[in-house]
Amino acid sequence: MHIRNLAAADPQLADDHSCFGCPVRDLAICNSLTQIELAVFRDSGSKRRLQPGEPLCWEGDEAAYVYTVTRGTLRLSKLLSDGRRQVTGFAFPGDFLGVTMEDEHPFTAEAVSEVELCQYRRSRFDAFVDSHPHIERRLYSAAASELAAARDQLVLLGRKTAAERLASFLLQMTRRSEQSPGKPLRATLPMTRTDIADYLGLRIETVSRELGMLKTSGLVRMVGVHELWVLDREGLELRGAD
Amino acid sequence: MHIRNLAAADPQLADDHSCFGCPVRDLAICNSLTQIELAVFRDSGSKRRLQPGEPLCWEGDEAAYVYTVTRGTLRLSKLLSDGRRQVTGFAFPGDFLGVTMEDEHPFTAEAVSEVELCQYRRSRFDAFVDSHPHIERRLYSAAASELAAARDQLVLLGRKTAAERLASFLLQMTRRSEQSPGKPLRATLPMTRTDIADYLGLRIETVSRELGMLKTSGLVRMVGVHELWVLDREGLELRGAD
DNA sequence: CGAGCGATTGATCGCCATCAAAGTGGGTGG
DNA sequence: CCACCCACTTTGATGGCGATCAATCGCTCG
Repeated sequence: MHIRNLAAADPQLADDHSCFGCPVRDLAICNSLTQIELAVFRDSGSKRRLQPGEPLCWEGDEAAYVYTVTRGTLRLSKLLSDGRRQVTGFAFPGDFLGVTMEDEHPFTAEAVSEVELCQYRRSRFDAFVDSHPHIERRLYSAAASELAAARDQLVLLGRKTAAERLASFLLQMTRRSEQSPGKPLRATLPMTRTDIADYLGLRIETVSRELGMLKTSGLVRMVGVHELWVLDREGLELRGAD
Repeated sequence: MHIRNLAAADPQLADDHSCFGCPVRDLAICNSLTQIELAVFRDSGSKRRLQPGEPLCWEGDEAAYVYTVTRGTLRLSKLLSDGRRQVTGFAFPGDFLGVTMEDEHPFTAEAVSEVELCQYRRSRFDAFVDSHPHIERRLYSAAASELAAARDQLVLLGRKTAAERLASFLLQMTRRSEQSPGKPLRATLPMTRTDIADYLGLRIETVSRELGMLKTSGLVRMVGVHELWVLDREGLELRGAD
């Protein structure tokens, strides 16, 4: 077999990219870099694209890379030995994947929609962090906010009813969905009902049923399967407990 | 009222302390400090003691201090508006309390047993971290391991049965309990059944019943209410799923 | 038009919560 | 020292929420 241009041969390796005009320029870890630092940083990474359903990494595999999501949604999940699945979170544009001190990925990450990421070798990333201490602060901040989200999810899974879980989830999703001023609050749900169920510790039938309840109560309205309008925000917040 | 010696008047403020001979010297955040740094750090903190049941801080209150646990066990919990409680974790000697970027405590912390902590004003602690960047790394590491633990708990709460939750919990507690070589694996359970139930997303009756099952199966044996011997570790691990 | 997958809706089951009562053990005061 | 109390734990009986099993719907794609 001939040795050929790797970037052309491997669809995972897209062409080099510029950070200027990056859609998550203000959100991501890299926003704490100066222009000069950014140029160095950029050159150590590459772009990567995933199709819906395509895995980025598997729980337990060696964590050779860290990533910043620039487009699309990923599903982060852990499995029990018998196949039961818990979705521990979703990753959206601007999110950093790589908060761990272990050598192994703490979860499986799979594309829910079409996804684009910036990818950096972990070894190089660590070296870069070592020489730019203020990035460490940014990483710590990312870890702390992931931790806060995880604790809220502990309360949801440990103590909320199915109806409360769904209401909380939908409100959470409105915060990560684009809104148009003057229009009703929206939530984009790129994931399947199975993903939602595995995130909320429920079965898909329950998710479907509770969603039905919210619809007949006039609190929300589905526009297709993946877009939802919140017609009564207060009512939904009331059902979310907290 | 007379102004008197504050340290004597306020039982929370114990006398100044030395870090040498500290029981968690090797575990805690401070273990990444040189002797000189440590001397500076120590002088900015004070010791604090809590009686069983006594609160250290309340969820939502201003987080004016950070702490390192030197003795005893704390219960970390969050409440829903109607009083349902989720214990998000326990803190043991060596653990650091203060991983957050918010101004408010992310949970209520209460002493389970008699507790001793080292206490630092958050403002001073932050300043110290600023001038000692390698501490930031240590903090990040603490956040990452808390995050990993929280994700495991998400799987437990979202997907495990009552029996599996209890088995996982007991095995987890053996890791934080002192062991004597040659003797059976032990777990010290300083917290009440209510605390365990609120940690595992169950009710106390269920905890008690499942514990009964493990006893009659010959997997464990209770020695008093707060100490447990693991008679069949493999059997217990089997019941913990994962 | 038919295959196939995801979502919805309906019927029944089972795990764990709830309600109830008895047991245990540590601390206090007589 | 013992009787009593109170909080915590254990054990028993019943019920409900969400899981499971099953059938249908609806959309996309070949």
